[in-house]
Amino acid sequence: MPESGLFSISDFAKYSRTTRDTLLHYDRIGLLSPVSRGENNYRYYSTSQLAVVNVIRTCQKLGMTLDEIKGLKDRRTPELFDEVFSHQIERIDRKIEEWIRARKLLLMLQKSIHSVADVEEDAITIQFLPAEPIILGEVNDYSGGRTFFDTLLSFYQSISEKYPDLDLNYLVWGTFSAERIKNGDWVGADRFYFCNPEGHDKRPAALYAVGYMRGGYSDGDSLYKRIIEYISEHGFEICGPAFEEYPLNEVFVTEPSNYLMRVLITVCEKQNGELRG
Amino acid sequence: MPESGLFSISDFAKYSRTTRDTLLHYDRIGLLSPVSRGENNYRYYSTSQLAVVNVIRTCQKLGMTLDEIKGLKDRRTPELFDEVFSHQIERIDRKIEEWIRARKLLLMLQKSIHSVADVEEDAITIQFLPAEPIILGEVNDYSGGRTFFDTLLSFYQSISEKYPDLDLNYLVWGTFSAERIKNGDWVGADRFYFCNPEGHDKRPAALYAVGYMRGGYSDGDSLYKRIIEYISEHGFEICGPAFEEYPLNEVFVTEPSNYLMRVLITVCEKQNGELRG
DNA sequence: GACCCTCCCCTTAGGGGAGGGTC
DNA sequence: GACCCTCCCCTTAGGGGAGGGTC
Repeated sequence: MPESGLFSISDFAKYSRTTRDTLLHYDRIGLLSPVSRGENNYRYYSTSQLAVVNVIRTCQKLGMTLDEIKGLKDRRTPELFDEVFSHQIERIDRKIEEWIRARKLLLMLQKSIHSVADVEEDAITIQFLPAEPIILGEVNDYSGGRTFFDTLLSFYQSISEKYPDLDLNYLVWGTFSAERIKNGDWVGADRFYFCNPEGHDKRPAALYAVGYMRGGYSDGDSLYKRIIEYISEHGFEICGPAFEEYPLNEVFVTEPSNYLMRVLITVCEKQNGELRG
Repeated sequence: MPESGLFSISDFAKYSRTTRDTLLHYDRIGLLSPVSRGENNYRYYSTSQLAVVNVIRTCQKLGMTLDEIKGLKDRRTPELFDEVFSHQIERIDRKIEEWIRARKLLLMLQKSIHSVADVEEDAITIQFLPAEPIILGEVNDYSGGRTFFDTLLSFYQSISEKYPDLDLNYLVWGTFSAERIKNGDWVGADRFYFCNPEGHDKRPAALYAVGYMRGGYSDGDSLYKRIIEYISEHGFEICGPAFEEYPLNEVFVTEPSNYLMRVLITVCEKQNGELRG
């Protein structure tokens, strides 16, 4: 006890504000061993060893591992700490950035869920939509027997190179040219894209015909046909690219038949036949 | 290969942007097992299982454990994710706060190191110092055989209660009343304090006699005497509390003889003898 | 030759016993 | 009765073999 200047392990744990188990662990790994052992093999710690616990706990709080601390402990100087601290600050800054990115991803996914919470699945509407930032991939290459999965992989890879710090969000959507839509060719997107606030590209501000449907990745045929019919029946025509989106995909839903697909086709009011010649 | 819609484990790892080892691990813990095994016992994964990897990686990125993900995977719905995401955002916010606190602590310790980098150890100076935020403990209680370590422990405990989110920085310093300094009684501080930007108390803006000395926690006698001598020789007198600080303590330095002690004594210009009566 | 399989051991920072001795 | 000791097993998310079979 304090009288003799030595503490038993439990007293020492108390005064150093840690636990017996932790001290046993430090002894085991050779980070901090008691100054002496009694004849009964009891551990006895000195008051000056309280200081060592302070060093260890401080360094741990700063994000160092016990192994790093062990390497630092016996050669510590203010100058060395100054250096180590600068490195630690950089490490912490990187960690904070990582968590902030994860947070952004969460908010984006949550926003996406909310945006389709009370969608009318059968209604088709004509809406003017503002521009949305997206991350657009290269034009897909299906030549030489490259499969859908190959193009998807290429997309991921090129995006990872262009945006090395981006968290891929796995909501991969696709664009189609006006010509392909007019030709009824809507299998296999021209380009893939992510909806992402950090994107440098845009889904342009424009007038869109918008429709929704439940179903997996290759069930979109009837939705496209219904939208196209609606467009011509209401005095519009296709005059720009289409966007095929899956706000509810495999990430959120177990059954592909419950996926939620959204198609946006760029439209304009139809010109008079006379003017068109 | 893609032809049959089935991937070998290595192909599947490639298309799902993960590793073979990870997939083996997922199989072992029952998180994601191949849809079938060949007669050779080879694992075969289906294309739709790529989606499951996406779910897993997304959730992991969001800070969930594999166990949590396993519990979520088979009952996932947009509504459930919305809930889970809100919890995750809170968790992330707490983590970010922790790291920001650690960062503040680092900057503070670094500042403390820099502040004594080129101190002249023997010089005593009279300086007007601005107020510094500190966290001041209760008056120390040495009654009933309470040791120095008991008071230190009480200090830590009371501070932890008052500032539950504070990272203790282990630079514990002490105050002494003017009377005790005049009486030569400078062993065992009246109160302990931390130098900390979040503190609600102050080391007041005042004129101080400041001196430094190398040495352990109980070697301060000669420094106090030198400062007191300096004060009276230069036409000042003690008119307020003293602060005993260890900018370099056990945390930064191995040898107690290399600790750096700093003493600040509040002084005023000496009044004429006549006026003092 | 490249790919697959099943063991089996390893890593962080301790926590939680069991079984037996000590103040 | 409270405290101490030494094993020994457990946790996360895989990574890195060894030894042997398969495309």
